[in-house]
Amino acid sequence: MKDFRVRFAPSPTGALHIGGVRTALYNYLLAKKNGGTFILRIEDTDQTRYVPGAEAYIVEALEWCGIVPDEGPDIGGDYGPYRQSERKAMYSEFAQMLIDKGRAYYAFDSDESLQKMRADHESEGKTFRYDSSVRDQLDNSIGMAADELAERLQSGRPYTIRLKVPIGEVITVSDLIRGDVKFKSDELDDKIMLKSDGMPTYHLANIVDDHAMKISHVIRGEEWLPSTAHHVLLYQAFGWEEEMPHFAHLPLILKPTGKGKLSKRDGSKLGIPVFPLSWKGERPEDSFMGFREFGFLPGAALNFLAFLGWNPGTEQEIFSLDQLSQDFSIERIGKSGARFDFDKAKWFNQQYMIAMPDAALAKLVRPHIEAAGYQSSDEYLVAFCGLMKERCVVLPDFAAQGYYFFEPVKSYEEKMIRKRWKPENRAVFEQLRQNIHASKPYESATIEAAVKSFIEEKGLKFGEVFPMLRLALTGTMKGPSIFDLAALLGEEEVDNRLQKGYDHFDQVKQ
RNA sequence: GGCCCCUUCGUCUAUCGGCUAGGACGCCAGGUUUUCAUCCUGGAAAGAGGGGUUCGAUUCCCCUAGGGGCUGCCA
Repeated sequence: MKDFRVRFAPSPTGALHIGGVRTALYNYLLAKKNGGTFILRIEDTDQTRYVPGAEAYIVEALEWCGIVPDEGPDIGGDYGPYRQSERKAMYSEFAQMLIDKGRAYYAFDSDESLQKMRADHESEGKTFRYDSSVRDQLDNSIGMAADELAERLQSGRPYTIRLKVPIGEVITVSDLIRGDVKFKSDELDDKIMLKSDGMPTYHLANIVDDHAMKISHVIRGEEWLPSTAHHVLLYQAFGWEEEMPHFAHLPLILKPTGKGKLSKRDGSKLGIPVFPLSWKGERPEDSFMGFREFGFLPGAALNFLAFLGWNPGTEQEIFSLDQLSQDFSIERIGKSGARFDFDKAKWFNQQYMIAMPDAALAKLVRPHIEAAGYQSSDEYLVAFCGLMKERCVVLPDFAAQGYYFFEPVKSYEEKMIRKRWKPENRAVFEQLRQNIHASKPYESATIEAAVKSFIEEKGLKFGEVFPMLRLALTGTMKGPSIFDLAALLGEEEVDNRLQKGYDHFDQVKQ
C-alpha cells in the first residue's frame, strides 16, 4: 500500500487565516493517525502577491500550534525543494509535455483583450469563459500553421499555455467527504497552466508537485472543489491516473454572524481574533490580532478548531493534540460549513486553563503581569494563578482582574459602601483588623477562623462583615475567597489595606 | 446568470429506517460559594417546505426554497 503522505500548501500572501490553520491541523492529524508524513509546501508562484514575512509567519504559527511538519522548506526532505519558486524550471517542462501530448496549447491573447471580452459579456448579462466553444476564434495556437507558431514563439511575444479541455466528457471527482461529484467537461474553461511570466498557476504547480512529492491525500478547503475537475484532467493528461491522490474537501468556516465565509475583516469588526498570531500589515487596517496575543492557549485554540467540522461521535469534547491524533478520522468530518463561534472558543480556553497546573499557567501569565508593569516571585504568581484561574477566560484577564494582587486598590465600589458600611461599627472593625493581624500561622484557615469567631462573639452578621472586608482588600465585589487572598497578600499588606479601606468607607459615608 | 456543494435547537453537532430527536456553547431558573467565577441540578430551544419509497421516515429519492463556494495570467 501507498505511504500516507499529505501536505499543507499555503500561499505566502499575508497572515495565515484561521481556516488555513484548521486545514493544516486536519492534514497533520490524519498524517499522525495513519503513521504518515505531513509536508509543508510554500506555494509562492504569484510574484505580484508575495508578501515578505508571510512564510515566516506561517512557520511560526504552525510552531505555536505544535503542528510540526515532517518535510518542508526549513526542514528539508527527499522531495524538495519545498518552495515552488525554487521549482520553477520543472513546471515549464511539464507544461511543454502537455503541449507535446496535444493536451494544451499556446495562447497569445493579451490581458487587455481578455478583460475587454469579460466586460463586454458582463454588460450583456453573460459570463465570458475561455473554453472549447470559443477557443477556435481566439488568438491561440489552435489550428495555427507550424511556421507561424514558431515565428510567434520566436518573436518573444508573451504567451500563456492553456489546458485543452476535452469535449463531451464527464469528469468524476471522487471525494472522501462528498462522494462522487460529476462535472461536464464542456462547462470547464481552458485554464492557464503557465503564465506569461513563466510561472505556473496553482493548478499546474499543484498537480506536478503533489505527484512529485508522492502525495496520497489532498485535504483542502471546499473552495477547491470546482477546480478539482481540472486537476483530474491534468492527472489524466500526464498519464498519472494510477497515482492520483484521494481528495477530501473540507467544509468552510463561516462568519460568526451574517453571511459568507469567515474573512480577515470579521476579526477587527467584531473584536475577535481570526488569525493564529498577530500580524502587522503596512497599514493599520491590515493588522490583525491573533489567538496567541488574545491570550489563548494553543491547545484550546486547536481543540476548538478541530471541532469546527469534525466530532468524535462521543460526548467527549476536550481533546489534546495527541488524543486528536489518535481519534481523528476522515469519516467523521462533516459536509456543511461551520460558523465560527467565539463563545465556544473562550469556553475551551477556560477549560484548558482550569485543567492546567498552576505552575505551568504561571509561566504563561507572567508576561502579561510584567507587561502591566508588575513584578512577582514565582511562588506568589503560582498561588495567584491558582486563585484566579477559574475566573479568567484568556491570559490577559489575570492582570486585568487581579491587579490588586500587585498594587494597592485603585478604586472601591461605592454602591456597596453606601449600602453596607456603618460608621458606628468602625471600632468593631478596628478590633477585627487586629484579630486578623494576630492570626498565627497567617494562612487562610486561621484567618477564616479568627474572623468567624469574632463575628459570633460580637453578634454581628456575616453579611455586614464579609463584603466590607472584601471591599477594603480588593475594592471589588468579585474575586477569590477573602481568606485565601488575605493569606497571599500577607499580614502587613492586609493590615494596611484594612486601615485605608475603613478610612475611605467613612469618607464615603459622610 | 452558469456550474458545484450544503441544509437537525440561536451556534457546533449526535442520529448510519423505529425518536419520548441526545450532548456541548450561549441563554434562563435554582443550589453551592453569604462575592464573582468554578461546579451541580433543572428549563426553554431543532429535523426548511412539498412530493414520493416504505408497515414506518430526521434518516433513502425527487422538486422547491434557503445558505455557501467557484466562475482571474490569485491561491
